[in-house]
Amino acid sequence: MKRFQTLTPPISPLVHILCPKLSDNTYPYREQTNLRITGEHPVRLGHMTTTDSLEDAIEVLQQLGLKEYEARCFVGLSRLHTGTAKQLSEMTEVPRTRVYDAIRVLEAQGLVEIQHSSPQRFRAVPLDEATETLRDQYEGRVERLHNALDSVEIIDGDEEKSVQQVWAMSGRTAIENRTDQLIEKASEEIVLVLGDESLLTEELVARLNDAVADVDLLIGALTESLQDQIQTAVPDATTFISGLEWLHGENASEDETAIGRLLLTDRSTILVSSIMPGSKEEQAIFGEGFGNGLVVIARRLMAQGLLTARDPKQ
Amino acid sequence: MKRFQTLTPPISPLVHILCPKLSDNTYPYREQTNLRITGEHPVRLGHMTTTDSLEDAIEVLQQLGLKEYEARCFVGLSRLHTGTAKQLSEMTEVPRTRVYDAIRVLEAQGLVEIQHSSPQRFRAVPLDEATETLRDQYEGRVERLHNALDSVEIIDGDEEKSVQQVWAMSGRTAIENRTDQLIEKASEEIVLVLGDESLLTEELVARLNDAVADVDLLIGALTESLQDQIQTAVPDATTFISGLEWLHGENASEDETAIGRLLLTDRSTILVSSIMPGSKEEQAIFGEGFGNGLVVIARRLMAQGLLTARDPKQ
DNA sequence: CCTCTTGTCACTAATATACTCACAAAACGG
DNA sequence: CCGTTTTGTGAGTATATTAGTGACAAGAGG
Repeated sequence: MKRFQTLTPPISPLVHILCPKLSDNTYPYREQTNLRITGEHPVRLGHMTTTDSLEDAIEVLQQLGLKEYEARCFVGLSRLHTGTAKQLSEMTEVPRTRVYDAIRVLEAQGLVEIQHSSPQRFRAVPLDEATETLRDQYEGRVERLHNALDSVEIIDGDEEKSVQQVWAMSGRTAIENRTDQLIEKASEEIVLVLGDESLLTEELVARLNDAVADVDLLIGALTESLQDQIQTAVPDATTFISGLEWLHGENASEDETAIGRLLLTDRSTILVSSIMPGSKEEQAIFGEGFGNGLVVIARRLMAQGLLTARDPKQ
Repeated sequence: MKRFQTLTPPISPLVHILCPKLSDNTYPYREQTNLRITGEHPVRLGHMTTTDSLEDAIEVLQQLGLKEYEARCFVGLSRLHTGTAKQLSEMTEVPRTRVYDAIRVLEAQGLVEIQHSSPQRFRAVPLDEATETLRDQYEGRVERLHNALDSVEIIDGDEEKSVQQVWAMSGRTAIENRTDQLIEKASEEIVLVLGDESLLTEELVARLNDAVADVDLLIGALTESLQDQIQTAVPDATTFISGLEWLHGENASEDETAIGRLLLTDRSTILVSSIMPGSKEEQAIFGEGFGNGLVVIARRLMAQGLLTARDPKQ
């Protein structure tokens, strides 16, 4: 297989060529609910029916670590002021004899209350309280993870500062976070091209406005409407229509990979992302170091005027 | 079995008598890691070794939804700048051929980056970025849960406003949240007794100071030192030494259930919690309504001077 | 050219979870 | 009071997930 670092400047979608493996949509991901999480929220056409909402809630609860029975029971209880094992079993399809176990786990998690009468009656904790409890729980876990890991790190000295490293990441959230980090670290110049308005989050806008005080900020868009949006949100930036339309290209069929974002900071680190046609999953490649192959390509693109104001407004 | 609502005022630990089922420590909880979560953080004596930290991190990651291999791989990578499948397999005990799958899942979750060279090299996303990604992920899930459920609710009209309902809950976080809610809702009077200083969280102090503007606030403690602490933290409250010492009682052996908190708001809702001797798990019973049996008992305790200033300072 | 490494597949073993049934104790309704 | 139904528990089986193994083709590197 050809190493991507040695490629000459591309004439068709960058990510594909630079890192073909990213394109095959057949990653053996854990076939679990988790996958949807990193992507965007499931597309909703029109209004959700109640049934949909409930199914949805059950799914999310499982993602949050509950078992199927537990999730069903909680959702069942959410529709009742109070319920018995029998009622619950009937409405949730959970075998009655298993309701008790499920409820006990839920109680231990702080999600339901039990009335120890006979028959026992159960009720869900008020929704706000429940979500707050879940939040607290996860916040606690993340914190413990942080504590456990930040004390350790770095076992080896094998820090190949090699200049040819190109890394792949995926997941919208992760790529957003990396984008944020890079913008924050930039000291000279930021060149950003956005391929879709959904990428222009509040968080990102805030960071850009923070950054604009210290660095040159060039932001490109693929469409004029997006350019306007950006210019409004980040008034002090220089915006332009990207010369990268070819990323959608002549053969821009519907299930063609779309450009996500391109970020070049201080002419030494670059991040290019694309959005998978089917899953809408965002995938990115990332390189750092002035001499890095990817970065060199990006600089070359700039030199050719593809990453600067070709048709500057104002 | 006697119904607890019909009991006469107790002369030994309230929670036990009122709700004996709470006492048996043999709940068939899911024998999973989750249990520790609702309780307090594992007790740390002295300093953690690095190995401990790592084991810990692996455990927490699994609680956060990763599988064992995934967790081990991530922790392994956290100790390296960069690693290959072989290296990882050696240091983490994960079979080499399974490292690839694990890493791909991690990558999809935004926790590691992959360098598509040969051999492939992996590296963990910087810790702050990783935790932020996890946070975002869970925040998203909780939000989706909220959306899915708050539109629905209430299927039946069977709202027995019965006055004799007493509910059991457990889990420190859940009980804290309920305490907060009750304090916030109180409009006249709050009587609070704390059995342990660990229960006097910042959050609680803030809420109490908020509340003190609108309602009478009486706070009791089991020890003088705790009373002082409270008086300092919430200057406008009236504090007292609780007449409930008997809750620790003459037969206060070491593995005796300890009083957690007692909260009576507007003389119409009450929450009493205890702390399990072994697991330190907090369990509570909760009743509402002026005529509620539990609440009546609590009012009687007050009338006897057990829940008011017996030996008021100042 | 040969050898060791690397990545993928297809498989078995172990475990966790979903699902059933038998039964004793408690509630209920004459 | 007695027979009947409901309720809670325990002990199972079946099924899906996850942990763990081995065979093998392709690539890297002398």
